[in-house]
Amino acid sequence: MDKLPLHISISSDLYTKNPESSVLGQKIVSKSIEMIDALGFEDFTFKKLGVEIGSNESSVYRYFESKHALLVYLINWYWSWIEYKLVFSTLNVPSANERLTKAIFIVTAEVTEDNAFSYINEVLLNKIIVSESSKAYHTKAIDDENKKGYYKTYKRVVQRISDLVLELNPSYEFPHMLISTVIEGAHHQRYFSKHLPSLTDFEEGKNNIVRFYENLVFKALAKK
Amino acid sequence: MDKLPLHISISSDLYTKNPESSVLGQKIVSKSIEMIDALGFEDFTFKKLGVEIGSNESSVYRYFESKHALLVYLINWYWSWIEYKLVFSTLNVPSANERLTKAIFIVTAEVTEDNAFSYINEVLLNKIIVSESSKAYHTKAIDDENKKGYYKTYKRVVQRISDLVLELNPSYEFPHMLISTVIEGAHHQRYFSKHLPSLTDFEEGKNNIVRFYENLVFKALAKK
DNA sequence: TTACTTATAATAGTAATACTATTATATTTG
DNA sequence: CAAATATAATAGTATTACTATTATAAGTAA
Repeated sequence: MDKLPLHISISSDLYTKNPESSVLGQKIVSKSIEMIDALGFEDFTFKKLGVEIGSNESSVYRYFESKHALLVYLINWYWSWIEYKLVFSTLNVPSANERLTKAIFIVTAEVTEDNAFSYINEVLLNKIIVSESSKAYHTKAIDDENKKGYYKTYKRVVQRISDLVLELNPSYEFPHMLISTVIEGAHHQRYFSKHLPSLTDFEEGKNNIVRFYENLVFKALAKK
Repeated sequence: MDKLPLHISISSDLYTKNPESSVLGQKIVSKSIEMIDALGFEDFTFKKLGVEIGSNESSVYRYFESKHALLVYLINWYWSWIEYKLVFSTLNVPSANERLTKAIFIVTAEVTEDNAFSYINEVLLNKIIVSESSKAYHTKAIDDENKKGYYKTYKRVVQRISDLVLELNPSYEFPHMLISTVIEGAHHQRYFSKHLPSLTDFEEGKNNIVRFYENLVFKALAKK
């Protein structure tokens, strides 16, 4: 499934010029992923990116109006990709219980396999989501950006999984809170496990993050 | 309880000169809280702060070596304050169940009352924690800073509540994950409720955030 | 092939940021 | 009153996150 050369298309509101449309654009996206992962979002600049891709700062601005806009683009690409994985892995699975289990796995497990067909390294992109994505929406411009559709892919993923929750337990009061808590929580736990381990109960190779959230969700949904 | 003129002392590793030790220092702290809340952390600068407190940028640097350091100081002050509230509100409460309920309330409820005895506005500080605190630890310097004790107050709060969890259910596998998920999650839900409401099931005046996390925790801990 | 269009690169410049360093002037304390 | 300390003012720096302009290269249509 991961090996499909799937094509992810991103709303044109999220770029100035479509980076898919040229070799330079693709290099901007793939190199920026490597560099944001390596340097962190703060120390990443279009100037440094220009040097790495053998081009110029000003050329990067023709694709993205700011580095914030580039981060938002990457985040949307990521959630589109997750959405594909969700749809494929739950297709033709009759049991709602099993579909929800698969969905939880997709959003809480570490991404370890890169889809070699694309110029986007999903392993690094997942690391960026874990470490940097909260900076995209913790901004004073959030309300304007939300209106422009900057976060709609993420919201759609949450909605999809919330629908599975309601299928299993139609009277559950907090499906969106449950799923956004699981998604954001899993990212935090991955980050904490590496940097502030006393905030977690992470143990290498024991899948504790996935198991914890699976357990949390199914207990929350169980009817007494 | 909230009205006690309690004194919160902050480790000297978290400032260059103790802001409590002078009127200027106190003004720096109280005004920076107002300004970070109003402008957001990115647009807040020591220069603007200097103007507001009728002093100079360079004077602020004598108290905090950077605006990041100031944010870390505020975060630690906040968690020390929460720790006080936790200790007081669970003192002499015999039932472990009730103590955990109170603890969850303290970390998930909105802060609406300001302790007028202090120069720190806890309502605004809570808003800063919700909107800005993740920027403090999502930095490439996290490991160094963690070694220097920048996050120890927060870790202590998580540890305290995790201990309550284990008291109620000693065989529960993920007490730290559960509590850090609840705390971070509640902050996210408060933020989402204002800016990305479709990620929540927030309804004004229905206490859904507190109820959701209370429900989540007690169901997770229930033994079948 | 030429002319036109479009993409890219190079250069320069700007206001602001996040500081550092130095000196001058108050204020406190011994 | 002198000495020490705190604060304020001034200036300066490297870098950032851009914008604007021009030059050059490549692709395409007549």
